[in-house]
Amino acid sequence: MHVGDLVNVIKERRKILRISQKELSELTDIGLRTIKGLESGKTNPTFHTLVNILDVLGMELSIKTKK
Amino acid sequence: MHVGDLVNVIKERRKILRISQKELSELTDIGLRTIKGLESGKTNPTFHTLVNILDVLGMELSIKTKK
DNA sequence: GGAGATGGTGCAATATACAGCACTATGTGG
DNA sequence: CCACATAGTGCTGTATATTGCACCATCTCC
Repeated sequence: MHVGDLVNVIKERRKILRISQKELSELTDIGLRTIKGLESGKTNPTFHTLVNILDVLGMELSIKTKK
Repeated sequence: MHVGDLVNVIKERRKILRISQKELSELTDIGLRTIKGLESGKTNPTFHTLVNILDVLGMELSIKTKK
């Protein structure tokens, strides 16, 4: 799981749900500038930010042992 | 997935592999103070830090849609 | 008891995520 | 063409993650 994968998942999921970056910002209470930076791959989000966004998008993180 | 869950997974996995915080710090090239802070739940790690640690512990992140 | 390993915390410096504001570029619908 | 929505970027200030250093507490082993 790299940053690029993360960005792709979030952007695609947001498109499926037909939510704009601005709406996601309002729903998560995360600044629009932060959403923009994250989705354009310019920043390295914190765990909290990530979990918050995924939660609003109806997704969640999980950890598994590598095979 | 909350920070507490994350901490528990990492600490338990580290115990299973019999790796100390100091060794994990060296293997990941992440400062020992950062490992300590993370495992004691005092900080909100970045995505990079998280992925790096999980990787060394033979684990990985995944994202799934909530049911 | 003393020595070493381990994990947790305080302090301070540096790097960077977060956030708002403004602007540009692109696409869409009138 | 024009107005609007959307996504991306530069600049800036603030908050905080990262880091090293030092110290304390606990545990284990000699």
